[in-house]
Amino acid sequence: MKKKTVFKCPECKSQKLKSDKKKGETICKKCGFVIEEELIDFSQEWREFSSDQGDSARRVGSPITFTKHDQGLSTRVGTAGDLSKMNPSERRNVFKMRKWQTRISTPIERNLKFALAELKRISSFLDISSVATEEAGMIYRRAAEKGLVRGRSMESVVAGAIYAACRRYGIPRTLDEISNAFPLDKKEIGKTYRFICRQLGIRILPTSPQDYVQRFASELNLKPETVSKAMEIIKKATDMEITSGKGPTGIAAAALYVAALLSGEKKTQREVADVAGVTEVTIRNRYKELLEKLGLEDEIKKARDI
DNA sequence: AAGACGAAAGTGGTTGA
DNA sequence: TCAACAACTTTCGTCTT
Repeated sequence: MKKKTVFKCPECKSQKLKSDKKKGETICKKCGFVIEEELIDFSQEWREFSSDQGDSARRVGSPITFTKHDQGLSTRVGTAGDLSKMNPSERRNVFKMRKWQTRISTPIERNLKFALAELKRISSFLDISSVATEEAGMIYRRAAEKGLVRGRSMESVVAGAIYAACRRYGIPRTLDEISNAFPLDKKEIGKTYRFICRQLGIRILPTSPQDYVQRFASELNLKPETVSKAMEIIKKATDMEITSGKGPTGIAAAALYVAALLSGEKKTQREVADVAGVTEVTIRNRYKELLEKLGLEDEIKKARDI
């Protein structure tokens, strides 16, 4: 899945761009806006089909990355060159190293190649930043090395790794959204996610509702004031410890709903529920709690009268 | 007629014995 | 390993605007 990219400045829409290969930047000639584009194409040229072809297809050096099966470093113990100048014991060492190298690069690595390609595809589909993708790649690698992929589908582990990476970086992606990108259901992903987290000892911080507010709000076309209002509500609610144990998306949704009411930007529970991926009932429950515990009833009434 | 509200029953996951 | 439990969902009927 390769997106066709039309290079255009997001600031001034000018198509006159200047790319600086050394710096790895693309700059708009008109307004100077720095457009980050993938100037280095990781996907094609560095691919190896067999160890023989590898040497001819490979170029010098792509940056180190966990999203390639060999982390982007394709160093080989060489065959040509100064071997004859070595003394026998050195030479034996070189042979030993070569042997090990081919051994290492067969079983797990092959799986990694496919998995990481898949991972990148999904990441770009979900608009996940490259740091998080790297993280996901690393998680997958560790999982694969521990043999955790055995017995479950590769996709589910990839999905789990992505989800875990997102959680770690506080990038709000719900399980729903990730499962949409895969031919897998939510349950499956959740299960493998928990499994690999436990096995790898990854500390999972519960996501905070704030992480979701921004994104839900933009899907609902809410004003910035409403968003900050929602943030405020969540903060108060968190301080009063009425949010613990509750699903963060539900809280985010309810806070947005309340904030929308207060600022006269009325949204229906249905609308909010849909973008947040929860039901109206959940919103109602959280909403009720928020009103009670934060004493917002009066404010709501006031807003209604206007 | 649409949206808000609430009750009741069901689901999947966590926890503690 | 199993049962109790909390959060959340689904469904459906009623009230409000």
